[in-house]
Amino acid sequence: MRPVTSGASMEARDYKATLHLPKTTFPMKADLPKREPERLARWVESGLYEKVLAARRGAGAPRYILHDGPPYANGHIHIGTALNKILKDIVVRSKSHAGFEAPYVPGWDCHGLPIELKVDKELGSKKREMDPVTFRKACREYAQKWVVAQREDFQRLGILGAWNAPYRTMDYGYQATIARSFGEFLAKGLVTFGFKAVLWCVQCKTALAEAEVEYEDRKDASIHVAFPMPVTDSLRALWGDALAADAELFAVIWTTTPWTLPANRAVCLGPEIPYVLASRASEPSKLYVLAAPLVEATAKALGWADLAALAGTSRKGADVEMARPTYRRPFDVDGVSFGFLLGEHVSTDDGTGLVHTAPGHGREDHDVVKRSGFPVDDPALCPVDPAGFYDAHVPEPLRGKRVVGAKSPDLDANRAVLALLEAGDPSGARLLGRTDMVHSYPHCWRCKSPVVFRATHQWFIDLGALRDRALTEIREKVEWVPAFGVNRIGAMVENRLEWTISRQRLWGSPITILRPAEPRADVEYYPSADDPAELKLFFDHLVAIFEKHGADAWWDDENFPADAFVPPTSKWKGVAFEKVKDILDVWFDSGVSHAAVLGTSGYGIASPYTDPKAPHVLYLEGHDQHRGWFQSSLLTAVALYGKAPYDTVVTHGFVVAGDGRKMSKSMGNTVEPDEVISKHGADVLRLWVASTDYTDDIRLNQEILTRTAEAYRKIRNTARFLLSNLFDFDPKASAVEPEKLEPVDRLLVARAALLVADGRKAYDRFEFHAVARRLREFATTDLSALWCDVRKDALFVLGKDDPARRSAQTAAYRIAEALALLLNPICPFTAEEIWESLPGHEGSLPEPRHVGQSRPRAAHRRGARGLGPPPRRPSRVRRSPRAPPPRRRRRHERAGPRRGREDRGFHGRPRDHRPRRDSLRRAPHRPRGRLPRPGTRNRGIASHRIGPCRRRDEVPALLAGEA
RNA sequence: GGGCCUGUAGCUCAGCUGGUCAGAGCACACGCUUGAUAAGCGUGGGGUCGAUAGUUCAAAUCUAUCCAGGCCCA
Repeated sequence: MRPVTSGASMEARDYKATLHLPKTTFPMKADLPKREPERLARWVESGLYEKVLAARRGAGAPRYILHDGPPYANGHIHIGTALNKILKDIVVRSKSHAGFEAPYVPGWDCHGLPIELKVDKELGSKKREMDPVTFRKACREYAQKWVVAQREDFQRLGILGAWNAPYRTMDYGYQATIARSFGEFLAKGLVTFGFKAVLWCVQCKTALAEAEVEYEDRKDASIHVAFPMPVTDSLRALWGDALAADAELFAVIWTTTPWTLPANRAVCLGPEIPYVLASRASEPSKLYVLAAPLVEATAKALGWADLAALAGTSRKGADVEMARPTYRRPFDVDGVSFGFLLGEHVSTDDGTGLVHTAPGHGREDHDVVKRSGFPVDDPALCPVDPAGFYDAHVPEPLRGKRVVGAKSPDLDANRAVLALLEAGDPSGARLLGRTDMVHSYPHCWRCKSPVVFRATHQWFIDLGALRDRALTEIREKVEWVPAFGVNRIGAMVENRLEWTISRQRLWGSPITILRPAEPRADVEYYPSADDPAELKLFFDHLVAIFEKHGADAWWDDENFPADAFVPPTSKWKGVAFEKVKDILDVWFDSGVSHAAVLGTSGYGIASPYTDPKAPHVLYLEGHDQHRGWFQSSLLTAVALYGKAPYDTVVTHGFVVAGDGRKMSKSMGNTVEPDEVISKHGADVLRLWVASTDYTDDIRLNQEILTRTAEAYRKIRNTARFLLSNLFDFDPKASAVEPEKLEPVDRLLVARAALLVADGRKAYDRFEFHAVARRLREFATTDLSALWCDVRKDALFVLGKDDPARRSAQTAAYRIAEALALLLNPICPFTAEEIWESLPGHEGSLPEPRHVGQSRPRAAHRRGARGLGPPPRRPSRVRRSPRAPPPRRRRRHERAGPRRGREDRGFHGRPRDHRPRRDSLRRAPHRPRGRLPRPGTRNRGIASHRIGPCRRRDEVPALLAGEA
């Protein structure tokens, strides 16, 4: 090595000029907050997204579809939405790198109550004079305002997608799809009509959504009531001698809403809860059925110090129910009682363990009655009119009393009920005791008066017919990442009876059903499943109207009266109809996005349901969507196509504060995406996302951000070192053949190739944090601490064309390329900056470099050979008995580098490249050639980080094939 | 209260079907360098693996209970 010596050594030469010191325009300071937007503008201007898609399509690449779950359009994005979109972009970009055509059509959920309430508030009193169509217009404008704002927020994160052609659930075409899908449900006979208890304000005479109630303390009567039970032979068999011949038997219930007693239809028992007979010493002939753990509490509540359980009378609820006991319900007018039912909702936390059940006034009550096979659509089950007054289904003395908000005590239903009980109800029901109790109670957000549960007519989707198919799909066909997702959604789907799809609101898609203005014998509703031909006629006609005028037409009685929706050729033409004015649950809207977005070509994506190439479909959302979108999409897709809408579902946790607690404004521990972006830049935010194990909750605070920014700087600076030594390097002219590389260069290029190979596998498995981690470790350990340090001498000092220097440059070039490619899905701004700074490169990433290197379906099909990314942390997955066991990942499949003593083999420092100058002649500071000393940590790279991990004969292939 | 899940160094994560130190990177401390310099290199100190009890010759790893936290439901 003859770097700077020459005959001119006698002169005081400026040796510095003979060195090839690093030179680059790639700045050390990223200045991301300022420079990212500039690059972003270029992406948009050049149509990068469209170009990449077109290139893939032209190459006949297989398609991989990440279908976007629509965020709600009513505010700026928060850190959770940012996380979700970044994860999606990492998927889309990495799939594109892997050679897929990976379109991404972002969407927004635009209908629904929060927007309606907001607009309502903004309009104030003006709303009263407003017709529905105008009000809906205001809602549409409000939603659109936030669609635009969020689009900007998302784009700033570097998300590539069809931002010019997103989907919105309020698009006319989308609304038409919603209507058409609803028609399919009707046609298949899945839509039913019945009673269901909803929150109801008797002042406003309207149903309320959960979001419209406020909880406030309220004082109510807390009463224990005994219902007389006939003593039957089967009960004697159950309790034996404890039931004396002259015994009077009572079921004791507890309630804080006495006014619901006339609507009582059943008493619920917990199947596993032990029940006993209890009696007072003063009245031994009266026997009370109580849950064993609650005898004491009941005695205390009633002030009955002498109440005690009879020994040996403990029987499980399930066994009590087996004896088919009956009771006389209070204020019985029509004799309809469903007796004792078993319900898992019964607890021993309070009350008596016997639950007064009024299906007209409680959701659980409704469900348990329905589950037990009793009818729940009888108006008598809810003897309360819209204004809160008892109707004729109660005994005379109660009629006309008001259940809440009575103007005078005489009108108060609770008082009247208590008075009747005290006076001795003919049924024999007895008031055992009452106290006053202050508890949290729902109130109407508008008029502040207490609300009630009241059964009203609602539309349902009956899930009975869909459930088994849905369960089969999610348990056998769909891949869940992490695997325990299947347990979650499985349990929920299994326990769901029905889906209430109607809402008494304005801003949404209508339940497109007509009913005769006057009741008729020949038609109750139009259309209906009974007449498929008419149904098809109706929906074809309707969809055409919606596509042109939007769902607004349904409310536009002037231009589109009910008759306008009766097709000219319908046999009912001429019959006077009126429209059902309920809207569909918004979960139905977003639930049919697979039909609206993937099912047509309207958004530029061919349907996975009709496309013979059957693209792989991925859904990626927060794990709260097991109850939400994953489920509504599943149920609609099973109804529409008989299959799940997704092949793979990836879920992520929630962003929480540094201490693991939830973020909340009031706690002051929130982090806003724009704050991170303006301080650190989107790439740092993205690196944070990629660095975390998102299957769990994801922590974030300033310290974590600082750490992430440091990691970013390390990767960036290392890349800068590589780039800065390529200023005189032309890959075409001066690159050294792989097999002629200096050993250390060859080693590092091989390591980089391995990094890329392992990184791709990790991307395939959605294990982005493995990529981020390895990238960082590679930059720190392999490059910065070893290669850069060792090779800087050759790079700076040797002659320009010295083969050793060219060898090092070739390595730097290859490694920088590998870094850029691997980094691109995570930090696209920086990756492209690196890419551009490489001599001979221009244009944007991702480049179509890796087409065909990863097969789409094989990689994700369960059961296929080489399949599937086993879920993370398989050892901690608790398997449901029905779920197939997650396959363990074998050693060779894991993404990380192998470690262990056998890897600690690299001792050498390249010969012939010893530094000449004094300053470079310092003693080697790494413990080269030494084995790790026992008992000390040894961070020497040479000793354990760089191992010849592959057999020698593999290396040339790696060198030739990759990066 | 119920369902599902999580808990390894200050931070982010590895630790395979129980068996050689409980590991990495960063941060921190000390030292070096000043030709990657608002950079770079080396060395070192940090953990009773959330707690307890159990199974086992052996537990971060299996079981039970408890504690803490998250999502969904009540």
